[in-house]
Amino acid sequence: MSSVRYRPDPSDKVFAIADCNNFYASCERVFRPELNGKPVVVLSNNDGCVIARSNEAKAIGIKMGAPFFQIERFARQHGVAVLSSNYALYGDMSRRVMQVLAGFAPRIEVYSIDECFLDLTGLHTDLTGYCLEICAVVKQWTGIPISIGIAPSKTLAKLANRLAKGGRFRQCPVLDWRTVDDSDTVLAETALTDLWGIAARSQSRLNLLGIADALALKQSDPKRLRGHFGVVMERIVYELRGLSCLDLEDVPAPRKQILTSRSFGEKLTGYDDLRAAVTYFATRSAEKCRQHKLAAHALTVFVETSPFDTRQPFYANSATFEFQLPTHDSAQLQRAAQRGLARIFRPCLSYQRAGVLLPELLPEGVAQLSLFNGGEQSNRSDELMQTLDAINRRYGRSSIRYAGEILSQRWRMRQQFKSPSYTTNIHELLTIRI
DNA sequence: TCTGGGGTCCTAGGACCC
DNA sequence: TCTGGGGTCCTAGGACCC
Repeated sequence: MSSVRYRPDPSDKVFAIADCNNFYASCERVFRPELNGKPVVVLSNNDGCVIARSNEAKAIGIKMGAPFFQIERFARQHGVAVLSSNYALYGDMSRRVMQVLAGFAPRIEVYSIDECFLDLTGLHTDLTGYCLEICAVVKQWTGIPISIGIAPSKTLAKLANRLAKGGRFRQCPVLDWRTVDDSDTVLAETALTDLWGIAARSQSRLNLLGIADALALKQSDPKRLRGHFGVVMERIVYELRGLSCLDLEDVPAPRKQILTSRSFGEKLTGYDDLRAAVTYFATRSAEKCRQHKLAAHALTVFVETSPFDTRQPFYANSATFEFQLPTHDSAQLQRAAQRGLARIFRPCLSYQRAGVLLPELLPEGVAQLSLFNGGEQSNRSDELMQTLDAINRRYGRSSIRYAGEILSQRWRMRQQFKSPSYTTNIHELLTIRI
């Protein structure tokens, strides 16, 4: 399934990456046009910290990841619009953008909620003009502004996209790396951490080897870097030279794990509160599992106290159950999560976070039925799950729930500033008065 | 008082096998 | 005295991504 090559591909590939500008903030603005031109920030789950900023918010110095309580006053003083994250809205807007993009290239790879690679190889048109048209159509049809970077490798396309969003190329939302005359000068001005795949750790280690910028990295010996960093860094060197090592992955690889976890709205000490939370996490995990037509071989439940709390020792623990047969039955996963919790719960602690992980997934139906654990029971479970899913699809998530989930709601996230689900919930449609 | 959630890939090292 | 070598599988941890 993986299309990673270990040798660069000499053929004349052309990759583009389309990246939505300030995606979450842009989604909110589509339905709140009065926010255009104003600073907007979107907070993480639980209204914890800043995870998306409009250009105006960046300009007044609000940092990515800043804890909200630290910037709350500043935000008020500067008239910043503050919003809780609304993943139902962002997920649906993303789907629309990707659908439009798919009409412009023979192959696309949806890389993240707001990014998509396009294979433009062999399209003999004026690619900059073509991509400007893509930007215009996406904006008109979805309301979301995007930027596009074009290059012979994914790494350079990502860099071109970044340059189109800011710096000396920002006047145009499309940048074709192959048209940049002084590309080595640009690389010399590019910090290592601005490259795809290099973060602070690798930057420090590269600095120790005397490599300080993207140009120096491009000119380094790939084999030598492989010795120090492994194959990932070797590929980055080739990709900076315009030799593609990373193919477009237009067939999504099957999921390898499913995780549902949350920080709680308030710290929890009670066993019943935690039990309700992990029961819900198990149910959500089971739903995701069925949605992807997978089954879980095991379940891990974990709990954590806050690492920032100085009044009690940090406690984190997990318990894992293995199933005799792979399952995606909500009730079975709930029971495993509850039994696991009983094992790791310690009284007199304030818990901050918990979660359920399904670490080993198999395609559903692959598992052999054992001799004594036969088909009848499993068919009944499948029918029940299909009915539950159909009801919840039709009437909205959690319309029908297990009792174990609702025994406590104290763990629910804070979402003080959440916008309506304009596009996914009929009761929350935008109202326009004329 | 208040600090996100959900993923992937790679490597090293140990166990085990022939 | 001299004590194989290579393959595979698994796991934990590191690093990175958005």
